Parts: sequence; C-alpha cells; structure tokens
Amino acid sequence: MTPTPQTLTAERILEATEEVLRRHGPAKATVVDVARALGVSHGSVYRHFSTKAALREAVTKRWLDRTSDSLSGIVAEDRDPEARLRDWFTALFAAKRRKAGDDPELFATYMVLTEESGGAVGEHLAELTGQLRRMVQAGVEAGTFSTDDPDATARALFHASRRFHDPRYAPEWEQPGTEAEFDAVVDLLLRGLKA
Amino acid sequence: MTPTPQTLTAERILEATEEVLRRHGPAKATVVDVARALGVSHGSVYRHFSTKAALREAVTKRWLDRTSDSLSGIVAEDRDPEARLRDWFTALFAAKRRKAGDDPELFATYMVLTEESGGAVGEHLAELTGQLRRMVQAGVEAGTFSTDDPDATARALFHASRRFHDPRYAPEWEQPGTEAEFDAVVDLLLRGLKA
DNA sequence: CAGCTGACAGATTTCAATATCTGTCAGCTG
DNA sequence: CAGCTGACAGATATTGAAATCTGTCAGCTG
Repeated sequence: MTPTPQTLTAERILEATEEVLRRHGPAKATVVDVARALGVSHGSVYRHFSTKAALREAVTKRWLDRTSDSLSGIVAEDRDPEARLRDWFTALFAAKRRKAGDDPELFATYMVLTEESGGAVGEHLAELTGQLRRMVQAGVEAGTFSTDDPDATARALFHASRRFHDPRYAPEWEQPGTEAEFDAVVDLLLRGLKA
Repeated sequence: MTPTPQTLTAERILEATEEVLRRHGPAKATVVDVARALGVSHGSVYRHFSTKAALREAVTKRWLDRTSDSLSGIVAEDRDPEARLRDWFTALFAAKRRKAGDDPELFATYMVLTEESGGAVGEHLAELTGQLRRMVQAGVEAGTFSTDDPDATARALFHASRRFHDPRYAPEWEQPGTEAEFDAVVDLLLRGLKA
C-alpha cells in the first residue's frame, strides 16, 4: 500500500528509463529526462549507475534476459530433443518477429541499444548457445543425434539460423516466403544432426 | 594507341565513379566530382545515367558481378558436387573476408552502396542461389544428395551460411574461432544434404 | 543534328553559433 | 551521516543561414 514515490532504487530507475526510451527514442532519451520522470535530480541517478552507458546497458540486459528466460522453459521440458529443438527455434523466431512487427519503433530502439552494449549481447548469445548445447547433448545421450563436439554444433546451429533471429534481418521477416525458408533451414539443420 | 580523353561512354563513367568513390567515400562522392575527373560537365553524365542513384547502382552491379563470376568457375567444374559445394562456400567466404580485410574503407563504401541499391542486390542473391541450386541438382542426379525441392534447399543453404558472407558480419570475421565456426556450419549443412 | 555546356530552381549538406546534456562534487537536509 | 541537490566545466547536439549539389533544359559547337 506504499505510494509511488518510494526510496530511489536501481529497479525503479530501470523502469523509468525503459519508459523514457519508449517515449523519446534512443537518440533523444537523456538522463535528465529519466530523473524528471522520477521526480529527482539527475545527480541521484548517477548514484546508482556510474554512467549513461551503464544505465542503457542494464536496460538492454533486462530486455535480452526476458527472451532467454521465456525459451529456457522449452529447454527444461522432458521431451524428444528433436521436437524441443524445433519448438525452440520456432519460439525464438516467433518472439522476435512479433516484437519487430508489433512496435517497430521500440524494436528499433532496442536495436540501437544492443549495438552499443557489446558486453550484454555477448552474454546473451552465450546463454542462447548454452540452451542449444543442452538440447543437443540430450539428443546425443538419447542416441537420436550424433556429433563429436556438442558445443561447436550448438554454435553452428545458432549461426546457421541467424537470418531468423538477428534483428538486422527484421525487415525481411514479413516478406512472403519467409516462413517456408525458415522451415527449410530448420529441416536441413535437424537432418544434419541426426545419428 | 588512342589517348585517354576519347568519346564519353557509360563504361568510362563507371570507372571514374569507382575512382571517385574510392577517394572520397560514399557520403562525399558527387556527380560533379565524377564529371570533373572526366573533364566534362556534369550535364553530360546525366546523358548516360538518368539519376545519381542509377549511376551508383550500376557501379554496385559491376562489383557484385565480379564476385558471382569468380564463383561460377567452381559451379562449372566436372567434379563431386559435395566437394564443389564445400569449395564454393570456402571461396565465397575467403573472397569476402579478403576484401573486408585488405581495404576496410572501400568495403564500407560498397556496404553503403549495396544497402541503397536493392534491385542489384536482389539479382545478385538470385544469381548466387542459382549457382547453389545447380550444384545441389548435380548431387541429386549423382545420388549423393537427397531433397524434394532443390531450389528451396539452395536458398536454405544460402541463408544458413549468411554469417560468413553477409557484409554486416564483417567485423566478426577476423575474430579467433571464426574459421572453426565456418567449418562446423558447412559440415552440418553438407551432412543434412546427404542422401 | 548528336552530343555537350553551363545557368538555373529546388533539394540537400555544411558550418558555426547556441543550447542542452553528461558527469562531478561541495554542500544541504531529514 | 546517507542520500540528495544543483551549479559547474567540458562534451555533444540543435539550429538556421550560407554553400553545394542534383537534375533540367535552352542553346552552343563541331
């Protein structure tokens, strides 16, 4: 039952920053704007994030983590690894395409953010290939997949499917035939994985 | 034995434009510069290319065609389709990586040009997937490959390997481990293709 | 008279003056 | 005294006036 203007916390700053980015876009969002939205001076924001870049990277990390978290459910399921892999790719592509289609401006904002925060993106890519590796290993243990280096194979799967999750291809995702191309690539990859 | 200032031809304009682009970069290269380099008025250039965009697209087309032409030799060889495919991917990756590494500024210039000339790029992609399709079909006829739709498979091969020929990934091509990733992706794709 | 020139209008880019923002810190406040 | 404020210096962004460029075309030239 506490009212909104509680103590200033990193979490509240991140929420306000997301809102400011949504409203103003990445080029015009300033930390003065964020401070104003919170009713504090901009000096207070610097008490929690030492730099504007650090603040933006933290927002980026939250956004990327939301995607990995939603996919981790599929990885954890107790099912045929091939079906899980297929569903994982489908879910990743669908999530990205939905975000890009529903709110193109916000998507463009996060594209700018990811380009500038190399560290958070690197961690995100590592997390996703880690999820792939777990499913590949499950398939190898079940005898349906065959590979001598599950980690390298996981990275290969990730790179071979970039056309369908790398934001830079977003403009091509709505063109006719993309769905069929996605299916053809996934089919080819899963065939190559079979024992 | 004719001296340089011959009659003004589309070919000579294209050569001069390439030179101006190399010198000034895509942002500062003007058609006045091109005319000056040729010793004519800029009005004369417009007699051969109706628009600055058309001129730039023609330059782009020439550059893209040079790549496809160098690869068509591999397609035409009378050899095991699997070996040809592997060599084709290797040659494409090597050519792109060499261009990006040898003269990064010129490569950046052509990246800008390709982004603005959609038509020429579309044709180039169609040419490359056409080359892939011919090798896939040869493999199907030889009984070493299996697919119900060689054209869709060719496009899948192309998209699955974009990490290694799409210029947007050029900054990642020099990072250690890229070679191994390339091999892993090609191995996976060729495995998926086998009968 | 086929091909080139150069002046022109409107669009785009450049540049420098001005305004705003980032990051710091001495001091205020509850 | 922990946490916040607001003034400040240097860096970055905005703005609008001036310069340059694109595309056209009437007329020149060989």
